[in-house]
Amino acid sequence: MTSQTADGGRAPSMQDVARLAGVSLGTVSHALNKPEKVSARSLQKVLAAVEQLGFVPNSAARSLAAGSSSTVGLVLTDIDNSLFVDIARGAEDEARTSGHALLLANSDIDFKRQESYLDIFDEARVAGILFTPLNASLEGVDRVRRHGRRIVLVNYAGGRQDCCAVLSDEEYGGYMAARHLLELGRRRLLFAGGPEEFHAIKERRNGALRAVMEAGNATLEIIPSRRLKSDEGRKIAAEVTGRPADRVPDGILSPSDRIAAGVIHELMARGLRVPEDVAVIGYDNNHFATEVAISMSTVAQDGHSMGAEAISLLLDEIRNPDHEHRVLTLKPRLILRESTLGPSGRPVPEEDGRLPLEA
Amino acid sequence: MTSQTADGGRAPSMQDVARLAGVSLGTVSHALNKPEKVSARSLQKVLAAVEQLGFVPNSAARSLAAGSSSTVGLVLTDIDNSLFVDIARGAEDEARTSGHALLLANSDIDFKRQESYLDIFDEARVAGILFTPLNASLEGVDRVRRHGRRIVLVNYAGGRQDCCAVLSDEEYGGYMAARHLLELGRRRLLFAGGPEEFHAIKERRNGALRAVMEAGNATLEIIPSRRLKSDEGRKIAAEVTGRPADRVPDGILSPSDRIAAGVIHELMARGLRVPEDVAVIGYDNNHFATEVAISMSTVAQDGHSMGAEAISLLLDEIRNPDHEHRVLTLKPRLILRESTLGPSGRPVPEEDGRLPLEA
DNA sequence: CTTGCTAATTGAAGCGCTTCATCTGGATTT
DNA sequence: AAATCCAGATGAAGCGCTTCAATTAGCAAG
Repeated sequence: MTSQTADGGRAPSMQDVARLAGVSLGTVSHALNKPEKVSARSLQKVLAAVEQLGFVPNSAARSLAAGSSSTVGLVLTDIDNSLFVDIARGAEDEARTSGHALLLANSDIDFKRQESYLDIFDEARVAGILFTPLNASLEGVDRVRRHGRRIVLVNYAGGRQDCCAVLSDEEYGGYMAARHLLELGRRRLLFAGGPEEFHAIKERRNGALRAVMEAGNATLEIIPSRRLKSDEGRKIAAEVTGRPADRVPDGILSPSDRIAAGVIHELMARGLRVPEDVAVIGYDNNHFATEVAISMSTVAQDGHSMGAEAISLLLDEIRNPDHEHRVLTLKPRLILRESTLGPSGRPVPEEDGRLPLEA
Repeated sequence: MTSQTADGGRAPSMQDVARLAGVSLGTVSHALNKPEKVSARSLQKVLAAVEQLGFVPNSAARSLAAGSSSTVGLVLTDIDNSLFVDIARGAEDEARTSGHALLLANSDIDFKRQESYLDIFDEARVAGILFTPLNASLEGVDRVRRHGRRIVLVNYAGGRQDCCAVLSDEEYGGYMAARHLLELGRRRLLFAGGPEEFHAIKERRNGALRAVMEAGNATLEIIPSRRLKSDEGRKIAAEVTGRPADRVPDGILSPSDRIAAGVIHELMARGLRVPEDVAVIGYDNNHFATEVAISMSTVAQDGHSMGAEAISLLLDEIRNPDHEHRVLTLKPRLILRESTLGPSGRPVPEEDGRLPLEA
């Protein structure tokens, strides 16, 4: 026989605790939830009984009676992208300080899963939901809000203004990246890779374009790709290095670190020096960005802050009766490493991997 | 009329559905849970009412009444290690086929968080828990099981036989890795990095040792490190390349892909050829293993299968009255890429990133 | 020794669902 | 035509908790 439930059969309830402690049900509830409302004597008796019985509150009953639970749900797009890992961590840290637990669900870039997890959190009557939506799919948001569920969008909002959101200024990120290359003296820039239908990527490209326009005497070539993986970067690098010397770009920016990694490795494999011949900068500051042959410059979106801020907005929406929806747009931040600065350039310090928020 | 936040204010309940459909509460419940027990007429009326009201079942009430919920919790050690991402995906896929939702919690290698999430799932009376425990901390398992909660250990079990577990044969993994290097003709092997107090790492080292002993005419040097990051790999590579030529290892195996990446990049930076001069193999088949300067050979633990098998064991424990606890030990599998085979060697196909289970 | 308060405690009324013992009515059997 | 049966439908009894109105205890003030 397995070491199943205690002697009685079912788990001890508050009623059992009350009986053992010699107080009423209500007193046990108070003792557990607002100890200051209960005499020291009662409190102690209750705690002793809880201990003795190994009582664990039933959160289903609690949620039912109280009308809502205290956990917060986070529906993630892609647990495999470390930006989302950072978001989850930021949210978790912030939620924890206010006594909320954070449960994660990974949609794995799958629309149906995303919707289904939204519903699960909805059915669980969670205190609120953080949601990093896929590109163009916000109908779940409406459905869930119609049930009174509070929801904060993270990383993408499809232009909505009618709920809280925490975004990153993608255009500015692209601008900074290009600007950096231009300031290094690079003039033949290449925007390497990325499916153009993604909003974020289009923005980044626009930003890069703006920087190049401002500079005047530079060009920006654009080579899209279907996916964001490193072999796309390798392909693009292979293509451009085959050209006559004066048409090889001297600065490459990529909308993902993965692609940038492919670019860097392929360039090196073909005998080009990074950054002397070609400077390369990625995007996202993925956790592997320092584990490339040459540590990679990149544009960091501060996922940790995004998660934390999103929780703050959510809590305000929960607690503050005259809450107003706000859209927070965080500025991304340049992280300069060897792939643009060379071995001399010391990487910007990273403070334990958590990037400070700019502005 | 839109099905806005119901007229009353609160979300519509089954009672509301029953009223609108003109049937009883019980019938609604049946219609929703076991449609075959209900006449087609009633079923249709109920579904229509559900639709019209925008009814969403309250899972707290359901869990309370039914005695347990249908979601499964997974407490992860480190969401940043792609092995755990694979485990989560495997678990999610398997859970989904049997109608269970999977909720994740990330302990971030923090003992207290781990325990707290275990409690949260416990309090939620989840159908069961999958748990990838930190090295030496299994007390939470006892606590939770004492409450009747079912739990399956994944990736580490601390030698327990009294509950289900899915493990990976670490010793064999180390053995295979070393064996592979030996078969390539390498004789001066180095086991690079890793804190020796981790069970898994000790095992991998033992396996490597066994392979070297068997070979007879080879040596295995061991250089531990405090962490598993890539800069440790760089340090170790820097050290060994400074030696007289006949004391530089010609084969390096590392207990983590991160360290191996550092080793590879530092070797290359110092002018050594990989794999011609030094063959390098990592461990875990992390998702970035192909995004290194030279794609990396590694030992793959099949995280996807581990997660899926763990769910199977859990479901058996839930459904099968005379369930017996089992410990499943999966064999890891060699993935050979350029860092040991050179450019000629074609990487083993990876089937969309999900590795087939061996034996 | 009342009176008047506040602080603690109590008990009951749900929260929204599942389930089970009952009940109903039409089809099948004899 | 009476007896039997059974798929369907019903309604009430909880599940374990929170909360609130009502009650009691405790104690300073009159």
